[in-house]
Amino acid sequence: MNRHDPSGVLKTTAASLALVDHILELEGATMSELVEATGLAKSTVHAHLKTLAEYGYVVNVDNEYHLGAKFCHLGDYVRTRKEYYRVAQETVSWLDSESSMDADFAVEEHGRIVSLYGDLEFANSPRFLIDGSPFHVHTTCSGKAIIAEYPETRVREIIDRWGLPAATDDSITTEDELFAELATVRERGYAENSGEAVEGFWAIGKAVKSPRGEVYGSLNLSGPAYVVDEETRATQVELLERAAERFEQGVAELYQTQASEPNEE
Amino acid sequence: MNRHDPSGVLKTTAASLALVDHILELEGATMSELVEATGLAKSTVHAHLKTLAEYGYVVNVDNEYHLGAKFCHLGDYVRTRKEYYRVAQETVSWLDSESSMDADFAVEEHGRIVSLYGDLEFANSPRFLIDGSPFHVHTTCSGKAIIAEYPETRVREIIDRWGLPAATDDSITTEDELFAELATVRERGYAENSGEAVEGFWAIGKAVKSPRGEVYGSLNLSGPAYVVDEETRATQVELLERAAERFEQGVAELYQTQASEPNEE
DNA sequence: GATAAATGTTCGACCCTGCGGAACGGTCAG
DNA sequence: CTGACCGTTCCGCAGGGTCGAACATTTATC
Repeated sequence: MNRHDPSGVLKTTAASLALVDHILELEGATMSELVEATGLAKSTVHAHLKTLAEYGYVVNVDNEYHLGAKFCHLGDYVRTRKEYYRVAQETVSWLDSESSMDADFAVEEHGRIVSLYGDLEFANSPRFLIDGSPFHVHTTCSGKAIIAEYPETRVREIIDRWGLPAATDDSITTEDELFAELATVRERGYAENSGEAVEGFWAIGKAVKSPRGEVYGSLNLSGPAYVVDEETRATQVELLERAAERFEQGVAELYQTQASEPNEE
Repeated sequence: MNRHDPSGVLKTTAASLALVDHILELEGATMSELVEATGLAKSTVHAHLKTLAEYGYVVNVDNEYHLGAKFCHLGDYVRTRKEYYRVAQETVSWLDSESSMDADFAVEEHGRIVSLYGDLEFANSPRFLIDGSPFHVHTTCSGKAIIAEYPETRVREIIDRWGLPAATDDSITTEDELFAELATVRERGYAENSGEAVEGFWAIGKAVKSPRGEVYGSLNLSGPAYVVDEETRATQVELLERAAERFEQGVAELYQTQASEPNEE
């Protein structure tokens, strides 16, 4: 699970949250499984579970602990928090219907890439949710599209924080490669991945920005590489660029009618 | 926030989770706001936030803390965990398209009612997510539909745990009223609410069960009372009952093709 | 440019509280 | 009846969470 620097984190809370990860990983776990997985005493696990249950994060059904529906509600809240997320959702479904590939909108958070909309089945598998190695900025095309717009200092901060672990054999693993790639992305206007995040997958991503240059996130198209030949790739790129325009115009209209600038509220 | 019995809960974890609630309630909070809201020392809040951030539960953008996208992912996972949830989702969208009202699927969890699908805008407001008073079993028609199928002892356990607080002036507030209502629900085959959960809202709910009698949850229709006259109410009830049949048949087919009984995995 | 207010971060000491181990009650299977 | 397992409670110990203060940074206001 790869925490980089445990200094200053509260061990009790960390233990509780680790328990959540374990339940996720085991896809529902019994108490003795959790005792074994964590190495803690039964009474300790019990106390953590009781606390998590009290807040609705964990439920116990038939002697098995599962994640609670609170995550659904909070997830829905997060997804609808910013108004431009709605524009993103509309753009994604448009893109999804127009394209033969899978559409997606992703943002950078804490130096990692998270997908907000999109029906990537594999993305729901517990392994990816916990480990999340395919969601580094340097392996995903969304990530490359986004950080290509960032100042170099911020990119370096992210690299320092998370490193450059490889997700596949084709992943970028050195700073030089990465900065060269980012220059290409800026020049070309979109980012491209050939199996760098997921073996055999081809993907393109384009950052969308506010008029002031703030990066909202990245619109993406992805799919198995063998289904897209050279010709269709060109049309997919075109589609992606039209989607980006749609999004930015949609956001512009949103904030124009409100006569206010986008803020973080 | 109404925790009933703080015995045995870990105060450190509880403080962290309470911080999440506060961020939710304030719709994004700055550090000093959180210090004021919790009454803790700044360094303590800082430690909690750092821990939560380490696990992706909160993010800091422009000196404001927000809930992280981890909730989206975990929420998606919870929503797709059980296979019959997919059937529920399909049934809800069918119901939504057929009906003029809002469709919804809810389950009982830990003695409270949680809505898994459905586009109730107000349900995403922070106030409801935290307080959740409209989501008690005795005020929602989903809740009444579900616990009407439970043995009396389990109903009493839930009442002991959460009490019978009123959500509106029309809410049920005594055990006698509740058990009389549940008898009516059983007899009639569905539950009905007239402003008991939300002022001015009319809603109906019907529990769906496995062949063995296990309650999966409740399908519901709801909407402003003034748009539904006596006649349309009858047609809505009919729609709801057809939806329940669709669901139960869909689940039956699901487990038949798998030649296995529904289990909790 | 200076001042003030805000955040992010660190440090040390007190003592609260989380932890482990054991023990008990309840349930289910053989 | 006997195990096996889960949930729960109790208690003593020491690990670590909490507070308060101090400092570095940034943003804002004059």
